[in-house]
Formats: sequence, structure tokens, C-alpha cells
Amino acid sequence: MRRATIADVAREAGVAASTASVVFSGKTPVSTSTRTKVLAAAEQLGYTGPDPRAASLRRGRSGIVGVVMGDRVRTAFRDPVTTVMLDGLAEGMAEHGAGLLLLRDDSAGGEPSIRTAPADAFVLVGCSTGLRASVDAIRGRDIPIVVIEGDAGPGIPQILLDNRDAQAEIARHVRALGHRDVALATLPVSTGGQPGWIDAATAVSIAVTHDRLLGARDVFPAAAAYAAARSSIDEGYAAAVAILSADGPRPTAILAQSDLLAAGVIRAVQDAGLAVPDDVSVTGFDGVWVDGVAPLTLTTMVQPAAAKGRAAGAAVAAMLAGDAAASIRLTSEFRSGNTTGPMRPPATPVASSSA
Amino acid sequence: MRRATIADVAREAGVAASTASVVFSGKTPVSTSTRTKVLAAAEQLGYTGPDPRAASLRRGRSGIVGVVMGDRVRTAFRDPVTTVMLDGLAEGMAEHGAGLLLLRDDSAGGEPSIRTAPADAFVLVGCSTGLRASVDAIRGRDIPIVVIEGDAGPGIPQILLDNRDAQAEIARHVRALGHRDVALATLPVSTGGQPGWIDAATAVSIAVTHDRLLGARDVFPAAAAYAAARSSIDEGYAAAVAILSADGPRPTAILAQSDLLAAGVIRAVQDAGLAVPDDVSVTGFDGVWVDGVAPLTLTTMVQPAAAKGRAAGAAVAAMLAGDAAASIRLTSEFRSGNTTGPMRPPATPVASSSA
DNA sequence: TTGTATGCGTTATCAG
DNA sequence: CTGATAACGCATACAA
Repeated sequence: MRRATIADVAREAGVAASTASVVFSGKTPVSTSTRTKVLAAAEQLGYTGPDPRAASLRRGRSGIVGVVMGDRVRTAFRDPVTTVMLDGLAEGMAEHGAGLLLLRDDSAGGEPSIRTAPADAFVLVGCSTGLRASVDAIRGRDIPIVVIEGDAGPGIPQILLDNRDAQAEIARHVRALGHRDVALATLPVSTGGQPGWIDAATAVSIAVTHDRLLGARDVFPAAAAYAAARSSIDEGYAAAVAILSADGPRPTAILAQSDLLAAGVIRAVQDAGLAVPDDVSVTGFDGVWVDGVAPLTLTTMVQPAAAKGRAAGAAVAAMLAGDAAASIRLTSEFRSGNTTGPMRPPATPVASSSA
Repeated sequence: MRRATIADVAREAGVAASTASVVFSGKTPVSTSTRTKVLAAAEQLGYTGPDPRAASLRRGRSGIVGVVMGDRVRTAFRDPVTTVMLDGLAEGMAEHGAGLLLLRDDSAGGEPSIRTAPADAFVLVGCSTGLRASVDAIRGRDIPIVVIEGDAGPGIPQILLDNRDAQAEIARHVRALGHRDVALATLPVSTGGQPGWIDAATAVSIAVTHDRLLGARDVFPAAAAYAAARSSIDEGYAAAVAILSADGPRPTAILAQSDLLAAGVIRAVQDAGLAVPDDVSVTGFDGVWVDGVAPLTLTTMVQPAAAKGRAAGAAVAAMLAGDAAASIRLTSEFRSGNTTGPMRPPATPVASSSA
């Protein structure tokens, strides 16, 4: 026995299906007697309202905004920057009243992706170059797309952060302190990427990583860079271990591309018997609070994470309303802490063993 | 000019619509020549694949799991317990490959709610009694529902925490330390609830709040309870201010229903010129790390937040596969910190001014 | 392997 | 205010 449909309800109530429909949608005046009849019939048949799938096909709207987060859905919640941004996005979408559908990029077999999700619009977060293919694929439809910190191609509004400038600013701070031997601990270079040194042959497909790398290199063109597998304290630790055990002179400063990475870097430096900032200065990026740094205060760039989300929400709402949305560029702010200090040459060179 | 549909593609390619459909779904073998023709036609017409809305109507599945979070979507990300739980849920759903649709309960005018969202299943988080109506409404359809820490009625599997027992356990710890004048700082009593004292007339419609309240009263039947507007440090502060300025003897211990609340309580106690735990012992609940407590370590109950999410994901997957899912009860673990200590009678009674 | 026919459950539209 | 009609765009059973 099938579920009751609106047609069943209409038949039971002795009215047309279209009439029963408006009783539920309320889009047209209905006489009290008809409404009562329809509601009674629905009650009796156990009909609890229109099927959302059919309704969204007919209306062309699902009330869903897809949020595509690289391969990070499972770990996104561990990243404070992402959660704050999502919070802002939810706030920005509240007016339009759309729900957020969390999607991941890889779409490897998994059901929902940017190509298959019934969303009215998409917000891409830190979109990798790999996403470009999917974006092109759905560009045929007229679905609004907004990108947060990434480039999804011409005509797609972007919510940008001044990643390059901001990273350059904090790098200049470090240089002004006298540091010359500087290493970089970067975010992942690609979706699901492996940790490792970044060389000329490394393809950096994640925009944030790319831009912050450029900013650091604007100031320290020769700085060696080690990419973490993701933004976490543990990965920051691992990156710093690699950096400190590399050949050549030990760096006197390490610039991390996120506060989480920086927290790990600090621990690794300390575990190596070195002091922060006396032996090694460390900087972060994001301006979130990270456990395990105390009693130090991280020198970092504070980014407007919630504002990013709100701006994206506003842009989506505008496009859904038929208006054009322009790209927006938000800026970060330098925050001085006590994890950076004047350069002091290494007392003892660290000999690396090529065991 | 309309968007191209699969019918247009089929016509252009000179094949039947069903054949073109199969080319995209891959559910049936297709000759290379037809596939090429269809793909070429699609390319030319700018057809980028089946419309997800139509596909989900036809197949009866949308690949979406709705997560209903009280009225908390906008603030859910600020609550560490919730984000950890969502992380576990995303992990639990990964196998099934469904996307998570974040929904809020209030459904006041806003488009997507449990009644209107095209989801294959729903996970209710901390569901208030108000949600029961919506649950009953969609029970008519055969959509799987799982409830995390709440009761959505008979036949709906629950992922339960031992809230009452756990709260009683930590309360006994406090009583064993000699405390008799104890006050409670509770989570909200209802969705969008106002802060204030809980008396016999107060309807506590949120299950978590209710159960933890019962647990505390099992040990301290007469303890006064002040409900916060939400789980946050600021609200915990406000609750403690209210508690400390109330008539009667100052409590020597305050039991908070969350670690965030406890952090605020501690600050308020200290701002009142009192010491934790010497003058006032404070306990939390959740076992998450909270900023601002250091150098103290909270005495609290550690709940398996991620496990809750994973269990819910597994239950949903099972029900979607047609199997029955049973309710699961997870347990919390006592963690001793240094925010509780032996009772010491108040040195100076706090006189309340009824100005 | 391909084509034919038939709904999936709704809701705009427009005439009465 | 109500009813008939016509899509919305697709995927499956079955026959050829």
C-alpha cells in the first residue's frame, strides 16, 4: 500500500488536486469549508504534507545551499577558522532561510557532490583547482556560485582574503627583527596532499596555500617550505621536525600558514631543546585561539573569518534574488605576540645526519 | 530559451531519452558509438548531467541526511561538543556517502525544516519537546529518524547519554567533599529560552537539561537552579552572578551543566572576590577543553561526543539499508580536576540587598 | 543493446 | 474561490 499523495487526499475530500495543493501551500485563498474537508481527508489518510522532492522539482527550488569544503568535511569541524566561517555563513543565509548542505569535493563514489546535490546555490570553500572541472560542469545551469578564498573562474564572485599581502606583512615584521634564515610551514598543497618539501616542481593547487606562500616569498624569496598534510597541531609539529632536521643552517624563524600549525611548530622547537622566541621565532596565521601555546601569545595575522561567511551568505542571497554579486576582498590585521623576537645567531650549528 | 534536458540531448543525438539517460547513469551497458553520439550532443547543447531534483523525485532518494539542531544552527559551531559530535556524524555517514543538511528547529517562516527538507533521513540533536509535533508529522512517510539525546517518541532509536547518572555521580563527588549548600547552573530549559531561575512551574522541554537536572537533584534535592540562555562562557558568568547575589546563604559549590558554563561560573566567582575551589567549588560537564580556565583544571564528566555522532551515523545507515536500529546508551566518565575541594563554610555571609 | 511507455508527486496557469 | 490541464526532468520495466 502506497503512501497517500495529494491526489488521494483530493479524491477523498471530493475536490481537485490543485485545490488540495493550495490548502497546504496557502498561496491562494480557500474557503473554510473546503479547507476543513481537505484537512480531514489528509488526517484520515495520514498525509502529512507535500513530498519535498516533488515540490522542489516543480518549483525549481530546494531551499538548500551547498557548501563544498575540499576533502575536509570530516575534519572541517576541527579547524576553528572553518567553524567560525560556517557560523558566519549560517548567519548570512538566515534571512533567505536556506539550509546548509555540507559537501566534500572529492566526490569519489560518494553520493552527493556539487554535480548531484539538489542545491539552489553553492559556496565553495578553499576551492582547489580540481574543483574547477565540477564548477565548469554545473555552470551550464544557472546556479549561483560563490567562492571563498579561491578562484573558480571568470564570472564567479569571490570572497577574498588578502592572503599574500597579509603573509608578506608578518614576514616583514620578522625580517625587521633581523631574521634572514627563515623556513615556512605551509598548509596542504593539494586536496588530500601528502606532507613534504615544496620545490619548484610542486604543484600548489590550493589557493590559500599558494597565496600565502607567495606573500612569504615576497619577503624571503629563498625560504624553504615544508607542506603539512592538513592544518593541525600535530602536522605543524611534524613539519617543524622536518625543518629543524634539514641540512644547512638552522632557521632562526619559522612562518606557519595557520595558528594550528604554529602551535605544533612551537612545541617541536621546544622539544628540540630550543626556546621560542629566543632561538626560533614563530608566527601563525588566522588569529584563532589555540590550546597549548600558553603562556606564549602567538604573533599572527587575524583574519575576519566570520565576516567571510557572512559576505558569502549575502552574495548568495543577492544572486538568488536575481541581482549580480561582486567580489569582496577582506583584510587581515597584524597582531603582535611574544613568539617573535630579535634574531640571535644559532649558538651551535645543527649538524644533520644523512643516516 | 530553456535549459537543455535529457530529452533534448536524446533528440539531438538521434536516440531515445531512456538511452541517453543510461549513458549518464551507467546502469546499463551502452555501445561506444551511442555513448559518443550522446556525449557529443550533450556537449553541444551544454547539458551537464541530470537535474538532481528530478532525479531524486524519480529515484525516491536525495542523498541527504538532515541534521536538526534545535534553534542552534547559527551558534552550534560555537559549541565544541556539537562540533565534535558533527564530526563523528560526518564520519559515520561517510560510508553511506550522504551529505549533511544543517537544519534548525524553529522553522519560523524559514524555508527548510524537518517537514520540507528533501532528506532521506533525519538526525535530531538535543531535540526539544516542541519538535515532537514535526516528528509526528513526518512519521507518516517512512523516513528514518534517529535522536541524539532526546525522546522523539516510541519506535525512534535514540543515542543516549547517561546524563542523569553522570550528573549524579559528579554531584556525589561534591557532596563527599562536604558541600551541602549547592546551586546549579543549567543549560537552557527550552528552545530560545530566557535565562532565569527554575522553579516548580518551569517547563523544562530540553531533554539534556531535564536529565542533568534530575541527576543533580538526586543528590541535592533542594538545590536552586538557574537556567542559562545557552551554553556559553558569558551565560555561565551571568548565571553565577545571579546565583551569588541571591538571597540566603552563599552556595559553597556550583554545578554547571556544561564546561562552557562552568568556565563562566569560575570567572564570576573570582570576579566576586572569591576563590575556586577554596570558597566555591565548581564542576562542569562534557570534558571539552575550554579557554579561560587555566591554570585550573575543571572537574567534569567527560562524554563521548564523537562516539555519539558515529553511533547516529551507523544507525541511520542501518535504517536506510532496511535494517532496524536499536537505541544506544553511551556513558560518561568522571574526570577529577582542581576546581573542587573540601567544603569550607563561608567566612562572611553574603547579605542580599532587596533594593 | 536500444526504444516505448509510464509514472514519480507536485504546482503554475488560466478559464470558469 | 475552484477545477481541468499541463508540465517539472528523469529513470525504470519491459518489449523488441
